[in-house]
Amino acid sequence: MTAAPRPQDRSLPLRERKKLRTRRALADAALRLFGEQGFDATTLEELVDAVEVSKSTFFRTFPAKEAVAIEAEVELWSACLAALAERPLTGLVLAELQGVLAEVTAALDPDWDERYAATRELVRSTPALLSYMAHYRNEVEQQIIARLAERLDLPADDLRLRVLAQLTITAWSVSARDWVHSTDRGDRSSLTARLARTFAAIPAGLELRAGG
Amino acid sequence: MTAAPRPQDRSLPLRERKKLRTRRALADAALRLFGEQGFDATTLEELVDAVEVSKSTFFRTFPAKEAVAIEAEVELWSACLAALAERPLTGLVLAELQGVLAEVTAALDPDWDERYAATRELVRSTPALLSYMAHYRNEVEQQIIARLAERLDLPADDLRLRVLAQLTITAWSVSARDWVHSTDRGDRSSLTARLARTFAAIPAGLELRAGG
DNA sequence: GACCATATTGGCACTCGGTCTCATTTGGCA
DNA sequence: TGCCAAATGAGACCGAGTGCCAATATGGTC
Repeated sequence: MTAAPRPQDRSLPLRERKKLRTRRALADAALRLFGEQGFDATTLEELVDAVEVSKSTFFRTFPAKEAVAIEAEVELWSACLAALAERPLTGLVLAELQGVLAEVTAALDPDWDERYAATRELVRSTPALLSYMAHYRNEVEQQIIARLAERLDLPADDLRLRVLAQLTITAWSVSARDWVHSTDRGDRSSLTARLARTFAAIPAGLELRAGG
Repeated sequence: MTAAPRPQDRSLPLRERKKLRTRRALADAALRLFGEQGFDATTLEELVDAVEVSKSTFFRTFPAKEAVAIEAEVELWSACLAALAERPLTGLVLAELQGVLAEVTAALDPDWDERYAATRELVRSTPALLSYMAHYRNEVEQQIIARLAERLDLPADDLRLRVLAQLTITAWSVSARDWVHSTDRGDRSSLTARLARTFAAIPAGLELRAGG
């Protein structure tokens, strides 16, 4: 299942725990600072000063300023990709992908909800983050395709895999947006329910007709 | 039908014609320089020096260094969005979207093929451009959704519209990639045929099953 | 053709994200 | 304790992108 490793995990070597700690510290400080002053108005120097690390360390931990703002999203998809590699696949692939999302969201850190909500709000109101999110989800799409291609023994450029990966990400995006804006954010089972409804509504898109 | 306005068009005021000329000059020089030296290795200064305009003018014409490299893609979708606003919509919406692409690609400049092929090759081999393309297509997706929502009198957050817009862009992407790499690049009718095949193959994605 | 209001351009200083290099520190382990 | 490898910090450096102001070109008007 491979959930995100936590800094408290005493089984990890000290070095790794430290790295995870600064990573989390950076992500937390980022959500706070970006939320207070805005993403653009916050310089990297401010952020690394707040956490007391150097700019060098920042870029060894995150590939870009934008990345630290969407850690919660990254945690989600990292877990999904790990789950996708292990889970036995039977029947409709789209249903399996839905299952992976349900399984993974149930196992995330308790404080993930809040961080994810903050992330989405930040992304919504920041063009640079919206753009970076598109970039990141594109990479996730490629990864999902690669995993599926391997598991199903299909070529990586099979159109069907691309369609499935894309629809999965979209289904997540609209379900989560809905959930975050709803009153039962924090209730994971309501998220699962929303996912089920969204996945069920997908096929109707293909058959949509114009009135005239 | 509103194809891309051309600098030779004498009906346009001189001012507009000049702007279009520099725009095209920048896009052409960009494809050449980026192709020769690579995107990252070519500085903006080199580019604007080659066209003999200032950096200021560049950023008044394009929103980013990446944008000038994907002009051919932008021309395509601009024409599509214009067509989508005028075209009468009847029957399956997905089929209409396919129709728009077919109609638009048939009407593009004769030299568009070559520029588009160069663009795709450049994008394929340049991470920064891949990322920018994801960003741009995301914007196009929103535009398509907005147009469809208006025409079909549906809310802009209707999941079905998002699915349709996304599948259309994906169908274009794989059809065009295939076409560009094929021997009959330059034959627009073969592109139309590929589009038809790709659109027809979409529904099979939803029903893909795992062997086990 | 001269003139004026306005749109456009060029030049330039400046900010800041991101890369690179090298000296310094820290954790892992015998 | 002492050694090696890995991580960190410091700072120079590059180039994309922004803002400001002066210079220039355009399209009507008299």
